[in-house]
Amino acid sequence: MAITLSATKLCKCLGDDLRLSLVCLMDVQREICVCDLVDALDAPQSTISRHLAQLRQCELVVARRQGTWMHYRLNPELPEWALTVIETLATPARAQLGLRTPAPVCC
Amino acid sequence: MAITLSATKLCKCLGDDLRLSLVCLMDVQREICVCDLVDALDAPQSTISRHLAQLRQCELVVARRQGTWMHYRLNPELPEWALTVIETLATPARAQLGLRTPAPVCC
DNA sequence: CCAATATATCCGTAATTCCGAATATACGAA
DNA sequence: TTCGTATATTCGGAATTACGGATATATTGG
Repeated sequence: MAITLSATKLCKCLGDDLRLSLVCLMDVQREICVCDLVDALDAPQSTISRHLAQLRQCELVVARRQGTWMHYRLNPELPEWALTVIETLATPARAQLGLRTPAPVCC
Repeated sequence: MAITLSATKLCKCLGDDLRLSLVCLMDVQREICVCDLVDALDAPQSTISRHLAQLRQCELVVARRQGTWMHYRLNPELPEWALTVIETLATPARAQLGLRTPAPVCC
């Protein structure tokens, strides 16, 4: 089950403020739960959950359930080049999106 | 006239097969003219021109006129991170998109 | 089983993006 | 000026994507 991630698909995933924010937050914090994502980004829960589902479907991220909480993190099996892209974008993206690193409240 | 290119905007530009192909071709060949792009990618001229316009508007590429021909190349003033992203994507993208490096016919 | 919390999915609508034929423009040559 | 080539723009419709309230599902604790 090698990851089938095309360059185009990766870019599509990252080409949206909300999804890019999600990915950046996962890049900083190794793992982060949905409540913290909802808390950090100013968007309704259903919207965030929908974008997370999309990132999951593209295999960009993986989720782990712990009780009621879901913890998301970047897919550890991402190809090198994808990780490089994400990490290269992280810094300018955080500036652009005004991401405050959230304190892990819950979990 | 610093380039105002956000991470999101870059990803949006690269998140389309045709535009990613265009950028990859410009990454290989320092400069390439529209007829070669039309020749290399199997798409109507108006479609290619429209995407080129979009890349221009995002300041990802610049054009130089030489007679009737237009030569496109990556904007030399792109920020480091943008160049890194493009070059990181280039190899997997070329494989994904089946880009044959075109022989410079015209120009 | 019931209630509460966390998260996911549905679904109708709005917004955005894409397409390509037709048309317009720019330039060089005659 | 007129023609031919190269490229750009227009525009209406198709396709895709995004939104978020309402609702469903999952899990824990009582």
